[in-house]
Amino acid sequence: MASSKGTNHQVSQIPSSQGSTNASNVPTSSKIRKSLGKFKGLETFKKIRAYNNAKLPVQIDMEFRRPFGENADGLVGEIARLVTLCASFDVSYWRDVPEDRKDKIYEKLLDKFELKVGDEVCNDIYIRKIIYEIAGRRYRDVRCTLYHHYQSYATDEERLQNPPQDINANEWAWLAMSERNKVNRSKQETVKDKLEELASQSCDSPVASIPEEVLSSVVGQRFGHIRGRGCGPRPPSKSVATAATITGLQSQVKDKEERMIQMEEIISKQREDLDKIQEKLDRQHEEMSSQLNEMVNKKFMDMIWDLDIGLDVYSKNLSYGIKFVRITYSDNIHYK
DNA sequence: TCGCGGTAAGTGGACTGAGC
DNA sequence: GCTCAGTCCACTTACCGCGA
Repeated sequence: MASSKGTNHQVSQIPSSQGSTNASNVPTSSKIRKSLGKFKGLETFKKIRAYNNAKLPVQIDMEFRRPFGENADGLVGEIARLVTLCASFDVSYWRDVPEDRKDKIYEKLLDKFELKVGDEVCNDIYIRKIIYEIAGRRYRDVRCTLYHHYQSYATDEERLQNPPQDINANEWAWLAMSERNKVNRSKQETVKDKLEELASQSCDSPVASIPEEVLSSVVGQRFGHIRGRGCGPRPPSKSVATAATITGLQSQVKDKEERMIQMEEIISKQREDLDKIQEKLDRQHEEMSSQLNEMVNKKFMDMIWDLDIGLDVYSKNLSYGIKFVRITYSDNIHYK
């Protein structure tokens, strides 16, 4: 980082509304809004006056392609001021700024500075190129500042109602539209990246395997037109679309039929298996019932057998008792 | 087609002066 | 002393033309 960083701020700016380098237009302290950047050119102007309105000499280093020495900061500051004042901002890049605007900046610069390489005053295409490089960097900075200004408002309406002070409304409107388009473009790039990512995964993923499905999964579906136009699939011509539609539908019908046949075969086989299982279950049930009956019968017979023995004993006891009662009874009668 | 060099754009950070 | 806006620069990245 250069040790002289920031020293260029001593080169102040004449307010853009005045925009002239004439001495009568130098702002007085009472009229000036005290704000950084608003005095650009003032110090340079004072220096020029101190030189009896002569041009300020500036050394140019051809190797490092930059000014150096006493008035280098003044030169760079003046370039920045002229870029803000003269360069059009209704284009995206410095290279697109009209040549006449660039020439104007260069000529105004030569009104105040004497560009020297060594001891010789130089005004050739190489010097001009170096000046344009510096101007191009300042152009980017200005655009960067304008972009920050753009970001400070949420809606286009607010942005258009609050243009920066040093830029006219038309250029600001163009910039606002440009930035909006850039955002939209970046969204398209995002969709493109997602499409490529999903397309690369489509072999493994059963969800989205054809481009239309991939696109729909990324940008969503919308009737009437294809979303993501520019990066995504483009609508085919009418005849091609009709033929493609018929072919596609026929293919889909054929595919459905094949899948239905396969499903029916699977269902039929499953029914056969089910019948076999049912038959087996019936046989097992029959066998178990038979075994159960046999066991029940056997148990029943055992119980009957036990019951016969008991009845026999009971009947023997019963007849014995009756005999006893008769004897007793006859005895009692007898005794009576 | 690939690598190289030049050029320009984008970005982040350092620095400064003015205002509070 | 702190914050903010303006300015400048270094670095990275992207693009383009050219030659092998």
